[in-house]
Amino acid sequence: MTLSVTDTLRDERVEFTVDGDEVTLYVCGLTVSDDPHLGHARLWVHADVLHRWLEHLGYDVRHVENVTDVNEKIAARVGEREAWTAERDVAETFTAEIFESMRGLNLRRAEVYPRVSGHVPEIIDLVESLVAAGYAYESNGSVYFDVTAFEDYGALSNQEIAELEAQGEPDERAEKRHPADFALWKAGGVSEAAVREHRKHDHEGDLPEGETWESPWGEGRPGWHVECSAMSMTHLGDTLDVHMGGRDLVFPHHENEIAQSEAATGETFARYWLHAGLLSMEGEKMSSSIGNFWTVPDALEELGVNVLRTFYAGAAYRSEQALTDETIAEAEERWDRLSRTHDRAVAALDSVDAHAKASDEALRSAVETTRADFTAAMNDDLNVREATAALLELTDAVNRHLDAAEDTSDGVAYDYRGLRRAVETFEDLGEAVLGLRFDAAGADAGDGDVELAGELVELVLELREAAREAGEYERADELRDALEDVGVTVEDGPEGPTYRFE
RNA sequence: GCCAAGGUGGCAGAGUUCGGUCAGACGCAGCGGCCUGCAGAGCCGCCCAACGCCGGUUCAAAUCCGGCCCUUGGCUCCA
Repeated sequence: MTLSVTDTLRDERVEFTVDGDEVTLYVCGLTVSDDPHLGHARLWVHADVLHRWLEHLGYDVRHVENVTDVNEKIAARVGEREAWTAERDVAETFTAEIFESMRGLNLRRAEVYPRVSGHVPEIIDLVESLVAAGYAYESNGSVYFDVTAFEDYGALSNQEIAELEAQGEPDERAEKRHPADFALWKAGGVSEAAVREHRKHDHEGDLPEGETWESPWGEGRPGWHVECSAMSMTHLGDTLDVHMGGRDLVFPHHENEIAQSEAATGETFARYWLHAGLLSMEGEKMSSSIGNFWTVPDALEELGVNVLRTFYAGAAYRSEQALTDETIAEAEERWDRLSRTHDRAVAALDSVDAHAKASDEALRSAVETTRADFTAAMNDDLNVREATAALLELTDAVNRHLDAAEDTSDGVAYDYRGLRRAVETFEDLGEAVLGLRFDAAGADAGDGDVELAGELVELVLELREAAREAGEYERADELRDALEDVGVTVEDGPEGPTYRFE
């Protein structure tokens, strides 16, 4: 059973194969001009799950994700805050936020997070080689890619060059030979028009022009698509295995990347193109420019990493996904169910009753079924919803076993091996592959204070038990409600009450 | 206008690559039962109910082909 993925260029499901055991993965990262939002996080999480699944399959994953820190939108915000005196100040602010968000989302680290500002020489080299090879031409200090010179232009997005509308601003159109030609290098600084378009505040004084660099064509800035080609080829070589990005980047961004990369090297740029569907909110895509977004730090604060990742695991990477109160609620329920069952099984394993030699064939076969189903689902184009469903089906078997084991009149009889295999399955697949953190359910509350909080909760529960034994249920319910108000859920069971921090 | 991705039950969302094993995945919501002082969790059971529309191919179509309608995305910075 091997992994298959949906490749945009070939427009079909294809078997995933590489020579050797190393996979190079390039994720089209974002432009650091604003807070990262849940749409960005969706791509991140799916790329992360791919990364984790490839590791699970035994591959050594070389993951590179760019940070575009040179862009008109970034330059346009200079002056908006006191500390933002230059383009790079704005970029640094949001770059730091991205890394913090990524940590919060429990993403595997990439090997390199290259920035445009650190790769201008490589970009200039690439542009020079394209000019030398006849694929690009200089015009008034800018350099444009000649789309008519590249035979396969339009293959990724099925565009006909003749149909393409002019790209870019009117004043630069005059510099182009064909309206679909795109800029590799732009003379001068950021235009006044661009700054005004992307401004989010009334600016006092001079308009920012952004950073510029010396080049063979004079002072200027890199074009809008070359950075990904230059950076991915610098760090991963002329041909990379997987190029992943949002579906909204297929055209023109990725189309142009293919053109400029393959024109320069004569080699296939990316062997597999994976595109993640967009996250919609109220019927349209979540987007910084539309303003209908929820930032990653805010969502992490409100929902926690596990609910967020369970939410993302609720839809295949290539589908669109809707963010609504209901879909979030569903994710919360799914995560709670997984987490509760996992914790319950761990508690059983830790209990003194776990030595019993019971054997539950239904549980043991459910574990094997789950592992097989999970693997099949993931290999089937990373079907994370079905994979999650497999884990959820295991919760049935685990709970059934625990219910039965705890119900015996002559002592508790757990199937120690079966339970251990079940817990390992939750952890090998849920944690290592889906990136969930069962251990973090309580730790979300804080750090060393958790222990003290637990002791205090137990103190209250002792008081409540005393009230219950005395038949003072009103008092007992008051205590339970009071705990609920501070985020502690109390559940009574045959072994006494248990509690969870929510 | 051009290109792309989609339209499956009350919601959400698999299944379409390779037509039959698929129409009722998993979950949420709803109903009943067990358990419980109650609640929650858990377990058991149940109701209801969908393949956008129209044709075509086939013994057989959610799946293939054609046409149409609609939604979203792209064609301008965008994950």
